[in-house]
Amino acid sequence: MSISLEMLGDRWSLLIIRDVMVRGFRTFKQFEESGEGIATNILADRLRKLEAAGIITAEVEKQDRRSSSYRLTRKGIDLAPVLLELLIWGARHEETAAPCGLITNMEKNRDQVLAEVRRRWRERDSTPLIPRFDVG
Amino acid sequence: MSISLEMLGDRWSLLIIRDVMVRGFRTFKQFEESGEGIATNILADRLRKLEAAGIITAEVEKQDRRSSSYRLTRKGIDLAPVLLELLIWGARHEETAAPCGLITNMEKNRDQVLAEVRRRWRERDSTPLIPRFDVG
DNA sequence: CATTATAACTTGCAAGTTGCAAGTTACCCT
DNA sequence: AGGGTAACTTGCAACTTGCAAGTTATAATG
Repeated sequence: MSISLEMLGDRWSLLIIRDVMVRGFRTFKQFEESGEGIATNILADRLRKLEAAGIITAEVEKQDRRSSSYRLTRKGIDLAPVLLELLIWGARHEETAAPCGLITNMEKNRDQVLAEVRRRWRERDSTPLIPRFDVG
Repeated sequence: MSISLEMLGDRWSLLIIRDVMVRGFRTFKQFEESGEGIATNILADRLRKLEAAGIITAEVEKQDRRSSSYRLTRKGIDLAPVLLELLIWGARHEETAAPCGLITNMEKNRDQVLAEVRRRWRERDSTPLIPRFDVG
């Protein structure tokens, strides 16, 4: 846990991972403009550290060589359960903008939500995740 | 998630919560001497913030009025799944001191581990947690 | 081909946060 | 009364963050 937190214990790392994982962000620009308000120097630093830690990979786009494409590694996608539990906790205990019923459903369907997140990763599907859960 | 991380996104908060939750720490002294090496000013600050956020409570001991007893609130104990997932992730992907089989078992018995953590909280049992899982 | 635009950074600097060591205060123990 | 201990607080240097303004390499446009 201590080791995990040495890497992830800051205000931004997990948010970046979430944005790659469920919002399908791939480029520096997308993170920069995401509205969370991260400074570009910090963003560059976190991307570098996450890459060094083997959580994401960076790859230059063939179509446009200015732009990099960030993706999660296996190690990165394995953080999905942590993020999901953090989301559920926040929704339950803090005032949140997210629709409440949606979260309740996520909680009931943890496994399906995680399966969908992993499928998207495997298939390099980067459409934003709005999980369907056929409840029950 | 962003809201959760505003509170928990630092190097120490989750470690403190873990120590209360599974190691049964109750006093400032215990945290200070835990070996993680947190500075006393930071520790005091984090305890204050966690209390302000409603995650822990502080109560003066009747037996010894110098000493405070920190405990988790409901909101605090609800972080158990986050901590467990973080532990599992760390064990799987980082070199760790923790015995590997123990973690594998935890993973198979998430629900039992969580149930035990919650029982300990309800019953104010502060013996260090070495979870028994009657596998299968 | 020259100009303008864009992506992904880097740099400089002020402001905030952290870590360490050394107090301080209230209480307990003999 | 005197010494010890728990839980802080304070001062200060070092590190980290946030903001604004560059810089570089590539792409798009006239």
